[in-house]
Amino acid sequence: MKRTHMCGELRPDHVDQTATLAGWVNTYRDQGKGLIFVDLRDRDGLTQIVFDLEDVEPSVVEASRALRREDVIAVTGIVRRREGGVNMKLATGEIEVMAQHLEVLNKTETPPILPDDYEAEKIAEEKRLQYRYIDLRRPRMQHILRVRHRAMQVTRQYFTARGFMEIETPLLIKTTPEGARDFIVPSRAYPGKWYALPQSPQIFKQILMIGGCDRYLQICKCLRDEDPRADRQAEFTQIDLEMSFVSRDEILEVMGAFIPVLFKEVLGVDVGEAPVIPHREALDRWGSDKPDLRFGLELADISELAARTEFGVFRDALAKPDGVVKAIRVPGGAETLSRKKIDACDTVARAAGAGGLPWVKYTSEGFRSGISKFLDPIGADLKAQLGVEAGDLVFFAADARPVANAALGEVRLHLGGELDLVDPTLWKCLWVVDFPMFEWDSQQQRWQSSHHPFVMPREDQFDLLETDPGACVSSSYDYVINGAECASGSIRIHRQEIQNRVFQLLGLTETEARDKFGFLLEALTYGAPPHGGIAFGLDRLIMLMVGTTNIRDVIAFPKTQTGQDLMTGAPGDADPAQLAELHVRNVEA
RNA sequence: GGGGCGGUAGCUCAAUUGGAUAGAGUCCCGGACUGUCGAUCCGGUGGUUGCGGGUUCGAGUCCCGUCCGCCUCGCCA
Repeated sequence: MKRTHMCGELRPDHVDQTATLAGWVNTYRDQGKGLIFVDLRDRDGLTQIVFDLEDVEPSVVEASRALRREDVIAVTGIVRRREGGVNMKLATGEIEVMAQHLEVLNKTETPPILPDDYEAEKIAEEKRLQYRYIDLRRPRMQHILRVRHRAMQVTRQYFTARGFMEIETPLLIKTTPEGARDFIVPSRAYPGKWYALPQSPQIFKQILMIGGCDRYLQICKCLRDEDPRADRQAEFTQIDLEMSFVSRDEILEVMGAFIPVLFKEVLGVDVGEAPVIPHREALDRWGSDKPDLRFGLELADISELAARTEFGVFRDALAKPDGVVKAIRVPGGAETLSRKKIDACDTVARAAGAGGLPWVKYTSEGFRSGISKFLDPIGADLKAQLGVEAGDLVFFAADARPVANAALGEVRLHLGGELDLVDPTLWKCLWVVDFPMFEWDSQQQRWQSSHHPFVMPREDQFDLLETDPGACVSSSYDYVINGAECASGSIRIHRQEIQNRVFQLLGLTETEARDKFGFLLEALTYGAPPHGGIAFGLDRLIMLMVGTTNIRDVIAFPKTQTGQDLMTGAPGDADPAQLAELHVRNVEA
């Protein structure tokens, strides 16, 4: 029996044709002596099969009566319009296949879980991961895999059309300092030596530019031995890109145009243009370096007004270095925010480092409750600056700028969810640019790269490398969709002299630098072109496209939060002989 | 490494203050039913309460340890 159609394929046009379908028994409905219905499933959809037991061979009667969910079968029969009425829930709901022949390809044991979207939300994820091969049969999982495939296909098309070449880089590389913890692999041939698995192909793609490849693309696995999260996995996939002889703005143009094409081709939606917003502005306006622009509630700086009050919290904050008082106006919040909800916001603010979350309501009688008594001297000006209207509520954060921004940023996101302000059909993208080059690591008492050590400072910032590293702005950029960081990149350093200055600033001695990155430093001296690039997080993009917050949903064979694969049992023991060959042995912890 | 929640039938869950034979739905097994479509109806099988210790006349329930899953802080250039 050779398959002629997929299970989502047959329509009224096919009526009277003979079709052979193959797949899994999704459900069976035994109507008694005369009639059995089977919904047959493959990755394409469901088709109703009818067995008229008075009209088929005895062997088919017997076999069809024994069918159970998830048995694997092939069926041949005549396509016809349904006698029992159309099933609007199915794409094939207007037709059914009147079975003539049935071949049971494989009976199943009673399945521990069923691949049913209706049930799946209730089934423990542990079970779904253990029996991944059953879970993957679900329409939802098949849809996700198809979206992922399609996204990869569109990616390759888009960048190929723009002169990018897909080039593979090695998985067995040399361990690098800084960044995430490496996975390491023992070398059999060199006792005591180790490979590392790449955290990203960063250096290799730069070397490819130096190697004259001009435009590089790779959809590649990256491995970072850090604890996972709901949106993070030790093993994940990047769309990795690099270009030669381009400015930052040219990169933003090519990469920024990619996302609308991707979403249009895969989902058929328009995501619009991405505005370019400086890092500092993103923090000041939304309290985040990856702001969700699908709703308002922007932060306002009311420091000047706050200075005219006698409120101790405000005055203390303003006395701090870079102290500010900032506010969020919540339209209608005086009604929509109960005391309990306000307290929840307070908890959010405190978790973000704020000492508290002062608030005030504005009614037809002016500012009331909360800290209203302190606001008398500035009431009118505050109302004017924030555009306060009757029924609004205003939250305040008073602290050093980073703390106040972070706290109100978190409160803003919390309110976005609490007040249901996010339109789920909206897509809001933006570029965040002008990140600081370095962050001060107070524990280790040294500067660290905000991004990575190969990021070029912005052209006008070179002098600051020595005079004021903390103020030095980099050439890097992030791409943000709906509040999720989806890509990150920069112009790279292509001259050894600048690279050395950055290494020096990071506290890498010349010897260390030569040991760790000697090949790169050397390569930079032999005609390295100006270049830059970016990497998109494929898993994150797919999560957005299919509407899940669980990265494991978009990976065919994901790992748990403790790094186990519940299906295969990895990581597992290794044979002592295997270990001996690798010059490795287990030690007691 | 820290914090929180959870682990009871194949699956999803319940079980009062520590108290009698650990229940229900579903799956599965058997039966009924000729137009169902999350089929329905009747009957039945099914338990190392994650694992190991402890307290107690008595532990699913309390205590200690441990394993596993999820969320989260640290971490993730």
